[in-house]
Amino acid sequence: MDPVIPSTPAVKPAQALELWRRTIVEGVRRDQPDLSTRQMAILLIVYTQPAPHTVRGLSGDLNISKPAVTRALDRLGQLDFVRRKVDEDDRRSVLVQRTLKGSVFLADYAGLILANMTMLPEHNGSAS
Amino acid sequence: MDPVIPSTPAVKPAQALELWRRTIVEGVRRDQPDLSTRQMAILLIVYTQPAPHTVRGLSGDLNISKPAVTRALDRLGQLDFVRRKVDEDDRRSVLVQRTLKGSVFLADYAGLILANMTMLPEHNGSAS
DNA sequence: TTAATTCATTACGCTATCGAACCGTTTTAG
DNA sequence: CTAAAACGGTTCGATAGCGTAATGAATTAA
Repeated sequence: MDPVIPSTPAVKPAQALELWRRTIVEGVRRDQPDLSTRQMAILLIVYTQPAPHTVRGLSGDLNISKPAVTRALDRLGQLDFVRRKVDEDDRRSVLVQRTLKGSVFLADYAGLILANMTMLPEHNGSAS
Repeated sequence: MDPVIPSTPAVKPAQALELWRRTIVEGVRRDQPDLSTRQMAILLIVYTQPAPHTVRGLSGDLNISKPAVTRALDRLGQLDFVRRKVDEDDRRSVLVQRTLKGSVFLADYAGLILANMTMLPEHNGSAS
C-alpha cells in the first residue's frame, strides 16, 4: 500500500532546530541583552498580545510566581524595554506598557528570525 | 513606478514573533528546564552541527569565555543533556557528546516549533 | 629535559534570580 | 465603618551565573 502521494514535507524537525540555532546563536554572538527565557516570554507577550497586561495576568499566563514576574519586569524596565504604569481604574494594579526601545529590539529580533527562515522550503526569500 | 507585482509576503515580522512567543511561552508553561540562552545555544550547536565539539570551539563559536562554556556544560550535564569525554588523541581536550535524553528534549522542542509553524503561510500543515 | 604553550577547570567576588513568606495599599463585602 | 480579599512589591536565605585571574594537566618546542 502506501500509494505514492508526492507530499510536501513543509518543514522537518531538523530544519526547525536549525532555524532556532541560527537565530539564538546569532543573538548570543551579537552580545544582545542576555534575557532569560522567562524574560523573553514576558517581552513577547506584552508586545504581541492585546493590552492590558498585569503582573497577575502574566503570572497566570506563564504559570510562574508573581515575584518572578516582578523581577523580570525590573530587568526589562532597566533595559527600558517595558514601563510600569499604575492602573487609574484600580490603583492596586500595574499595567505593563511598551516602549520604543522594546519595539526596536523585537523588530530586530524578528528580522533575525526572518533572515534565517529564508532557507526553509517555501520561504526562500520569495517576498518582493 | 512601483508596478503592482503580486508578491507573496511569505512571513511577516509579526508572524515570526508570534511563532517565537507561542513556542517559548509553551516551554515556560510546561516547566521545561529553564535553560539560559547560552545553554540553549550550546545544546543546539552540539546537536545540529557535526562533531567534534570542544570547550574552546564552543567558546569561539559563541564569542563567550571558556569558563562560561564550562559552566553551561555543568548545567547541561546535570540534566544529562550532554556528556563530557576526554579526547584520547589529545588528553587536554574535552569532547562534548550527545545523550539520549538530550535528543528526546530537542525532538520535543522541534515538535513544539513545528506545531506553531503550521499557522504560517505555506506551512499550514501541508505535510502528508 | 626544561621551558613555553595549550586546554579545561577552579577560585574569587559580585550580581541576578529563585520560591516562600510577609507587608502596604486599595478595593470590595458585610 | 470595619473586615476580608486582591494586588503588587519587598525581604529572606539560598542557588546559579558572570568575567578575571590563577591552577593543573598534557603537549610541543628548544
